[in-house]
Amino acid sequence: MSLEHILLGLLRQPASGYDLKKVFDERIDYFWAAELSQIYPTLKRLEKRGWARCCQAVSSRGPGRRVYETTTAGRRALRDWLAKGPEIGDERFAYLAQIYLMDELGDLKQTLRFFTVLRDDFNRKLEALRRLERYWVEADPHYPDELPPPDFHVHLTLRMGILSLGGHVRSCDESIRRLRARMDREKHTRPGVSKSTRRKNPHAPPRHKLALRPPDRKSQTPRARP
Amino acid sequence: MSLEHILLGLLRQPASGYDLKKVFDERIDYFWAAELSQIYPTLKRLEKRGWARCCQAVSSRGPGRRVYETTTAGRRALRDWLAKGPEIGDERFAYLAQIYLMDELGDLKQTLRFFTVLRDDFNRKLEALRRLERYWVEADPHYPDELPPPDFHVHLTLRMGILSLGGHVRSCDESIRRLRARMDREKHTRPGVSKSTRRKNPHAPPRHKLALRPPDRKSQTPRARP
DNA sequence: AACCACTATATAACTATTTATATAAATGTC
DNA sequence: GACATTTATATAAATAGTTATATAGTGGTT
Repeated sequence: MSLEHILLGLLRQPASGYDLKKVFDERIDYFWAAELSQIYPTLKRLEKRGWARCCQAVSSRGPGRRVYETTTAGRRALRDWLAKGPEIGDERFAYLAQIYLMDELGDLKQTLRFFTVLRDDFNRKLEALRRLERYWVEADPHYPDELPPPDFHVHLTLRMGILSLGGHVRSCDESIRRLRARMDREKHTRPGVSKSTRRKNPHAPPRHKLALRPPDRKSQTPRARP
Repeated sequence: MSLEHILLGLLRQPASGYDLKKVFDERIDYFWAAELSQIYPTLKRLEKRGWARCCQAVSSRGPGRRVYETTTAGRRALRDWLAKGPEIGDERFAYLAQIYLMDELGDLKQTLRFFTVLRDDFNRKLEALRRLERYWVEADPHYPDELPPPDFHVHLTLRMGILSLGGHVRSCDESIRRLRARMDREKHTRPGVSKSTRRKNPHAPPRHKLALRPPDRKSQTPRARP
């Protein structure tokens, strides 16, 4: 479970569940969100497994704090997780599913609005990361390649966020441009709407003849086995 | 729930749970994965709610099929989901969490290996999408902007996949270049290792002094309220 | 006849995550 | 003093998703 390992990483500096929630909202949020109701049981699980230890502490305001810290066994588990290679392939993108099915609306204006909102959202996040990078440039004379190891790795994460979001924004821009052009074309050809862009029967089930994967070429199966 | 709505979209063409699983693995997989054990109960839920109807059918091989289809109410629910704007902000990226914490390994060679695997994985997916696009170009004279509505929207999805993966591959390349340079620098400065890149005490908890968000500027809070 | 691969549905057990709610102490404000 | 806010932990209930397993028919291979 990724949350367990992220907590293991963060708890290399002692923190309470409440502290960790703030850390998540401030900087982990970009790639992993977590609620308090998930953090607390997970901390107990880590402690029971011997990956974290806990000690009571007093708070100047409010009830007592349970401050956790990664143990040696916990750091070993964290290293194992990191060493066994990238965890990839489980990502889910609801907005891509929405675009995939959006022909259902039968209204390019709505699709255009969708992409505009999406574009703004991606761009807002991109601007936040770029602002952050500018802040680092100004604040740290070691920036970017002489940064000490933890910051260097955090910076690699930041750069991946920036380049990835850049791709998303560009993609939205391209889609918006194409949608506008298509709407223009539709307007000018009315009422003799182009054959290719009109649905013959708008209530008929759409046939996605173009799959996202090209058809299998069975002949390509390797068969060298003497 | 996104899975419900994706099924609603796919079931505009009648299909059984087994059929749907194949559709997921062939083309939905890129942005949403689903297991049979999740598809079957969800289909029953859709039927109970009146969003899909089911009729028995015989199979030439194997047991009887339960073929589902979206109802009018189901299509309305699908349209509502699409019309209420992009579902965004819940994405989780375990591999970014891994990079964020990878200073723990204290070994740039392992980080480099990690990025190489990641790069290959992104690139393999990118190549698959590009191959698919080439296949479309050759197969469809309407490509890309005269495509009928369902294919046009599927193509927008494909393009976002291509541009997003492109950003990821570029980001990996950048990281790999920086890692190589840093390793080179470390090698040449040994044993007098540069102050900035060496951990004083490799067992001390890392202090991520650079947060992914710049410090709050409290003074910026709007206060115009007469 | 034994075995495997494929089609097809189903469910149990587990893990992960979200939403809502309860509790309680301290501080500040109207 | 009443009330809101912040700090702090905790749990219940619901939802979402994975892994493993069971069942069963059909066709092909050994």
